[in-house]
Amino acid sequence: MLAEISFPIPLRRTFYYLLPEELELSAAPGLRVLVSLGKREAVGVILRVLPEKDADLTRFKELKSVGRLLDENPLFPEDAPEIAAWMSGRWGSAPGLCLGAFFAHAPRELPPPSAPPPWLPGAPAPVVPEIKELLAAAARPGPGAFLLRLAALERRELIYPALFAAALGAADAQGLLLVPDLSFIPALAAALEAVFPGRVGVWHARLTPKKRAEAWAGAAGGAYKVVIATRTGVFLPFRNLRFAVMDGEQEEVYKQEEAEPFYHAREVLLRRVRALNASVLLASPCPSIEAWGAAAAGALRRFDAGAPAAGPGAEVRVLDMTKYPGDILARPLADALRAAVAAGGQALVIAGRKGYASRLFCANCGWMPRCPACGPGLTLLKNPADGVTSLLCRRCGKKEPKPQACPRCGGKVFRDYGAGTQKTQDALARLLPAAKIARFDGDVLRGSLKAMRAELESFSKGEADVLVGTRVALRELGAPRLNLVAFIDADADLSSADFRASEKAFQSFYGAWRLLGSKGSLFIQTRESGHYVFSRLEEMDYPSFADGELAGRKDFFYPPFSFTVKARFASYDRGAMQAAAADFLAALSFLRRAGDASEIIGPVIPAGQEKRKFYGEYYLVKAASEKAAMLCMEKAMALPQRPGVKYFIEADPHGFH
DNA sequence: AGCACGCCGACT
DNA sequence: GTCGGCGTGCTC
Repeated sequence: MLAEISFPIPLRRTFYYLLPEELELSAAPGLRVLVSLGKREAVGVILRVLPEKDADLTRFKELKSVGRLLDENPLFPEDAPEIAAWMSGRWGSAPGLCLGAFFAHAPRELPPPSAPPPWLPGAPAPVVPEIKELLAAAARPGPGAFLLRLAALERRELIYPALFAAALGAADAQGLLLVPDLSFIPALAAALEAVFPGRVGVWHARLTPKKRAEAWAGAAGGAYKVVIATRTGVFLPFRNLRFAVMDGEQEEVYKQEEAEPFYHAREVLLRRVRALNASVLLASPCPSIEAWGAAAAGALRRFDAGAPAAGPGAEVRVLDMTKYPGDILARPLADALRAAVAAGGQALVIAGRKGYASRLFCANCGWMPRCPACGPGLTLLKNPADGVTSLLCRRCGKKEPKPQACPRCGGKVFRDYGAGTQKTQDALARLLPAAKIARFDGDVLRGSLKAMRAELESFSKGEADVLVGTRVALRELGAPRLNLVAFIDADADLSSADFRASEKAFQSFYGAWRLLGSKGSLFIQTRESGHYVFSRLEEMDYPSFADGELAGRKDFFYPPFSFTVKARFASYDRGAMQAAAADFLAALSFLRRAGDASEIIGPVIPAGQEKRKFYGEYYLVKAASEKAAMLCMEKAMALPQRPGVKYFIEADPHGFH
């Protein structure tokens, strides 16, 4: 007999191994095996067991044998291979890597399965009247799909335990709570632990091997009633998953796009839950427009947890910067900052980009320094220690000294535009000479993780009066005396090529506003105060904003009304790059012939491209259906490779650089 | 993804 | 003269 085996490697094929007689009886699909692959040992998974006559073995001189079986029982539910195959088509990673997501984090040796521990009643579930209807819906056996708009973030610690208590009535029913960030786990775990004592598991990528084995076994064996997990938890095995909650559903960390396999945890979760006939809840103060659209279309049933704002919220001030030419801090903001700090409050200032200024240019001829390695404009960075100014490439991190004179015209006067953290910090230091100013951004991060923590903590503990940072500073921030948040350059967010730019911008503004609680002021500086993002901002009316945004997505045929595929081509040889793009367009001409409503945007050429020696351009397909998008992915990935051209094919891109 | 082979630059 | 860079190719 043979075993057809899948490996978690980026290859689009499976492998045949001989099954020794003593393993024929125990071998079965879904079991891990240890075999020799090339010159190494590798863990694979049996896809099927078949007689030799059923396989075409003519290409092979001889087959290797299965070394040993690692499991007695299949590691993951039967729906995994089907979901993995879909993931592979949807986001383009090899099928083996996608299936690998279901077992790559599994400990090699699993403890034998044990019966779930006896039921120990914990504290009664919290009473949360504002979600009465949702609790009733969750208590009904699946399938069910819900969207909850949370009004107050702190209520999660009551709402989630109440929901799991309602939904997991059956003795062996299990729940999964996915959170966007590790830092949310402890408080939520404690809240769940009160209701399900001793039966709450924690899963994330940084667990020690021992804890990892324990968590895996707890989920698979049924010992855990609820598992709290970050993104990868969506692949965990469960004995009987009945209810899953995705917290902060709009967060981009749920999309894995740095490392393979590529996937979006929200979509995988929805699909998995459907396959298991379980129920799912997406919960967020600012749901993604995708989820909002699904609710509008009836695919998710929407609930709202209470009124948007109980009592007066923080004051919102949108400042039109065309009235304050040349100012980093507009007069009303400067006055408010002075008043806030004088009154013993704290201020959080969100700068546009990191660095001293976003760009430097020669005042005489307009010449701009560029990174010799990768092209884009260099960012000015002033070392606070010695005051020396240098140029930093935002893309590759390369540093160069600031030129004394313009290499083109010899001019000695440089000007800059944009206000990065450094420049903002300097302006604040001039405005508030007595205040302590902390800084939190990518540059501090690069320096040392400890330094970054220290800066953030000094602000959170109330030692620093002002924190200057990029948008990342908004996350996991606690500030006892916070009463002012200011976005110095909202246009940096809004002007991006990303069609989600306004959604993301509104979500940041909203997050900042919530951070302020019921008092204080939110300032937003912009040169486009007429932008529709600002019209709903003063009442912080996310539902109205989301309705408007959804209508816009429909008009311009963006998700959730279409499924996007981005194809980027890059080369030193412009002709070769354009030939590759032509191949791509030819391969996708089937869309038009089929009368499909899909559209193709492009070529999109990043600004400043003409002067570079490395060319790049991308196309964005707006496919009319998931099936059409998957077919486009397939065609794009099967393009003949042209020498010297790099291909980047990405489904549902979230970044547009 | 590993891992090996293979051909060109700075050093024990 | 070797160590070592990462390009190319293969894995039942």
